[in-house]
Amino acid sequence: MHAAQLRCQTCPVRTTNICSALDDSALISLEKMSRKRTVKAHEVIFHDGDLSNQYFNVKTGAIKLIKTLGDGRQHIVGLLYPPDFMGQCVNTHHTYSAETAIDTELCSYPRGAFDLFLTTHPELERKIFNMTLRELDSCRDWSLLLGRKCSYERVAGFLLMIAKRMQDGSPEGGGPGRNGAHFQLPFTRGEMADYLGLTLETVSRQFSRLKGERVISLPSSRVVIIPDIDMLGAVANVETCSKPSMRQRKVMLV
Amino acid sequence: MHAAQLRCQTCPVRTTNICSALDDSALISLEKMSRKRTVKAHEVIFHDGDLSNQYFNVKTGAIKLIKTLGDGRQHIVGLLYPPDFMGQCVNTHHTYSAETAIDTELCSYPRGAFDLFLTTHPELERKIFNMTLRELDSCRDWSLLLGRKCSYERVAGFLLMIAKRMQDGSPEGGGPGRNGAHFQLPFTRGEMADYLGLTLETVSRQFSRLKGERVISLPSSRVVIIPDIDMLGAVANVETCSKPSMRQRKVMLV
DNA sequence: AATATACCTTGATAAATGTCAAATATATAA
DNA sequence: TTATATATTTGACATTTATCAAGGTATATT
Repeated sequence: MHAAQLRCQTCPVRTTNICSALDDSALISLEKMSRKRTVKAHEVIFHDGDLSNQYFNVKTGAIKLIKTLGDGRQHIVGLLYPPDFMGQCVNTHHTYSAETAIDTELCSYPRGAFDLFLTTHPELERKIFNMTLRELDSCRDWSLLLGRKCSYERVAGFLLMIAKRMQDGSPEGGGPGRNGAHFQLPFTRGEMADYLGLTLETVSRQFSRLKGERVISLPSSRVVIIPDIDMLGAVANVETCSKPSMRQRKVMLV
Repeated sequence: MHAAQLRCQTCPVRTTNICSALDDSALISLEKMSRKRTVKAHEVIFHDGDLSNQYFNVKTGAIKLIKTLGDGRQHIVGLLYPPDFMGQCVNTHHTYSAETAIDTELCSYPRGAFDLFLTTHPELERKIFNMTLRELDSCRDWSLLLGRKCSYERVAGFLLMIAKRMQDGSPEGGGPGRNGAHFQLPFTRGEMADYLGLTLETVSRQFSRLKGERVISLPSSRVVIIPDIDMLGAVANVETCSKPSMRQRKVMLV
């Protein structure tokens, strides 16, 4: 029991993930059903269609949630970082695959036992509910990006998201989150393309364009420096771009 | 108290919406804080940025959740039908506008009182949590559609979604959901475009193409007949379409 | 019935993005 | 270090979708 407490005490997300909703004694009983797991980069945690029999806390690293079409096209429908929680689903089976983007440490719980635990710990359920709402919110933001933004704005939006994440702690090889932010990208151009609904070539071209217009600098292809994050934000959120239909809108704006 | 019970008894979504999680006595106290509201088509229920001070049950009709960019481009990030629940958000303010697509009946609750009620009714919270998970799921499905499907597939996907909804009850002017489904579309081509990340012209062209290839028939522009729903499903989910990047995938599929 | 209004369809053309291909850079392994 | 594989950039060209424009259809109003 004392040992159990010790394990969670060294957990990097103890105070931010779902466990932050629990007091010490509850944490100890939750810890008993947990299993630690280290996963190398680019490994599958579960497949689309698999029975969902575990939940996970992401302690370090990053995870891609991937949907694949019959002909092989694929799309990343979510990215999970510490202190995210993974595995909740409506049905008994997963509707996407989960794959590590970089080396990742997880903490897993068997679904049955965890669900039971939840019934006696409403504060934990509320915490997970709240994180789910946040996820829905960012999924809808992404929907706007995919539905109505041009490739230049999309890539800027992606970098902005990463930069903001640095800001909120968990630096993955980067400096400060505010102006002058620099970080190492944990994704290939192709992975970003799958997240942005583009091709890797288009992503690469927009990186070059952002560099050319001095919105970012690229000491190397995976290292990004953002001299002025507001400038990046402006590109991501308003930049003049003719792609989507604007005619009827102009009228509305009068 | 008796009168209160009577009101909810006639509610068309009593057994399917969040209230289905409650027993009669709990329902009566919830009913006390509720207010009935009828809204004509194309009216705003709340704006993006508004303080979120109410929750809603959708009793009849349909609601569009709309995000708008600075330059006027807009995107529908969600559609709500009976028996959906609306208004949950992470923050104190809404991050999208809600607008009726057709005449709609709502039942509203003041946020403070409802939140308090939730703390004493975990079964209700669980129900809402579950519906939120379902919404996240469909948002991710939509993300795949927006990120990786061509316009033909998108329009087919939209019609499939509507057809399936008919199937699950709540016919909005339509016949059976299974083969031979016919229904009246409650959306203009422009609204569908805003949902699908396309222009209204492209939506119109894909309607014509679906008609030309006998996947649907169109007695009039707003009335759709689906002779074979599996055929429509095939178009929505696999149809050969060259748009998104498939090169690296082909290797993976070997 | 005539007129007005909103919605829809279709064509011609332009712009954005995907596809294919080659060269270069970077990382990994021997 | 060199060799090898992988990732990235860039160019040329093809395709898809957006844009602009005109005409058609349906519905509501007078």
